[in-house]
Amino acid sequence: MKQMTIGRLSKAAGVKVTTIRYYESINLMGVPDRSTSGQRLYDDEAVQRLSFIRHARDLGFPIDSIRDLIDLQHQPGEDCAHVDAIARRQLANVRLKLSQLEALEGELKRMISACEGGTIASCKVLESLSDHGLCLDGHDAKGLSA
Amino acid sequence: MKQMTIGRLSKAAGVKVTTIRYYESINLMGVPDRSTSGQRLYDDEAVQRLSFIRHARDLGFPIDSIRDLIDLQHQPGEDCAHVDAIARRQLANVRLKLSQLEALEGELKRMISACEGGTIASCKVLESLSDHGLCLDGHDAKGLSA
DNA sequence: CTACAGTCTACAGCGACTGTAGAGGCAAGG
DNA sequence: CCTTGCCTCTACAGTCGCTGTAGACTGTAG
Repeated sequence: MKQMTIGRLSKAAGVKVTTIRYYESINLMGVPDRSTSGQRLYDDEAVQRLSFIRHARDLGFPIDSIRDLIDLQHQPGEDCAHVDAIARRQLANVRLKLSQLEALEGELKRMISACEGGTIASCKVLESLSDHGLCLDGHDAKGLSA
Repeated sequence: MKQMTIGRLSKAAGVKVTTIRYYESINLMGVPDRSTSGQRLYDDEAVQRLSFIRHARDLGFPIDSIRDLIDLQHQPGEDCAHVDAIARRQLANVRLKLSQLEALEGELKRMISACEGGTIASCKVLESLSDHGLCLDGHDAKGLSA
């Protein structure tokens, strides 16, 4: 299979059609060939590249880091220290979020287990939320909302 | 101190001025009084409410849930089951994210420790990212990027 | 030939803010 | 009184990584 449409690429790499077009619009995926009627045509290299992107996204790498990683891939003679640094930075980010989430989990658990039913007026959960300064002093939970 | 400007409220509750105005724009904070020159004036109740919001945000509650919690606060006679449900849902969200992040951490750690330096061409990190299907099959890491 | 799935562009929306621009307000020091 | 310098105002664009929508066109199977 030499050339494929965006739908086939989408299935091959496990990335939605709209997302592929989005990646093209931000220059993360290159500009593909077009059929005479204007449809995008991709080759196997595009599958490779898109799979790489998808895997990196699954691991939480931001788009900019992925761009860097792809650039680096095309300089095979270079030292891989830079790649390593990007991965380590990502690991550090993940660990930071982990520790923040663990703190949140602890507090939520504590809050919920304090609640013994009853009315709003006596609700320990709302009490905990109203009492400021109980926990997590100083740091916040940016990007952790759900 | 009966009335305070937005800057003082900001310090009192630990929420940025711009964020307070944003909360007002989405009707999370009520419409405050204004001085003759048009500056917002808040009272201690606003400090309470904003602190509550901040604490809930720190715990990752989405704005809509916080809105619900505030509504419930004003019905002290009701059963607190609803409050409990909101908190439990948030705890479930946090736990889901935790487990996803733990998986990410594991894979990143594995990737990085496989790297023994050298050139890009032999970089295990890039290899791991190129080999698809190694891990995390089927689920993705939405909202976990950093 | 007809139906239907796939593809196209362009733009708005999500969540929870943050940043910017340009204007006006207020209190303290000289 | 005037300046200095911070505070506040509004309105809107930008962040991140997409997702959803509208409306038109294309390709294919029956």
